[in-house]
Amino acid sequence: MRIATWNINSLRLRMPTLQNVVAALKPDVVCLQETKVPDELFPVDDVRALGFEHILFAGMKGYNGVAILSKAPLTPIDRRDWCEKGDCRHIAAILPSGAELHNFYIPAGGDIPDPVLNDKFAHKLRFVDELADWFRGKAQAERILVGDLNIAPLEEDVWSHKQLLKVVSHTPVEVEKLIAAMKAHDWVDVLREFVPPDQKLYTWWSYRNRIWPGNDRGRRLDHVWVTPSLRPALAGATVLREARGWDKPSDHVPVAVDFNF
DNA sequence: ATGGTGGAAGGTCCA
Repeated sequence: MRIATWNINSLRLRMPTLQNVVAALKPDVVCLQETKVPDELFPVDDVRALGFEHILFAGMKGYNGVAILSKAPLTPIDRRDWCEKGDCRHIAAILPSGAELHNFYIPAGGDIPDPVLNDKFAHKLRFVDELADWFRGKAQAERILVGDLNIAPLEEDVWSHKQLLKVVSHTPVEVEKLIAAMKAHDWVDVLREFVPPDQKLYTWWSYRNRIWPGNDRGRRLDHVWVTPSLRPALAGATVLREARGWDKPSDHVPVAVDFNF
């Protein structure tokens, strides 16, 4: 089974690109973030035409929004209202294998890396703390967590560790919280199981950098985590880097992970 | 040090 995750930055605008992503990766499940479409306008028929009969979505007008597209049936489970904002940043399901799949869109956090001066950064930190607490309280099970976590935890997850230490996405406070959230449920960082931590690995390149991939100033903001019992089932990981160079790209590229089930 | 681009809107806000 291949599970892909992608911050699509508008599902309706990028439906043709989604078709190309599906053709390139042939995923069984696609988790999307930033669908930017209210539920009543979700393009169910277009998604079914791509081969995904089973669709879960939680969207709102203008911002945020998450969805799970699947070829096989999904059993919806406990969505929750993170930070009491009702803002469509999480959706979850049980896969046919029995594994739980959680799709997250963590707040980007604004520009100023200070929770006192910047409410958006405070929200981001609170969200990551809540994520840690929620899974810490759960019994171990076969679980997969994917999504745009908007944090690049390792030095080689950014183009310049030193230059990004004060840039939201790579500041010590959010990195520490993300690592604490991983430890709270023994999450395994799947991409780093396949690409060693001393090698650069990015999934996002800013729209504000016109010369992609010239200077390759990327960050690894998109992640796939699994609980330890799923580690033996891991069969591979792919970052579809080329998608950043396609026509009308998202600023994030799709990431796919293969499982032996 | 600054501003750079893109999306949803049809103001600006968000990233």
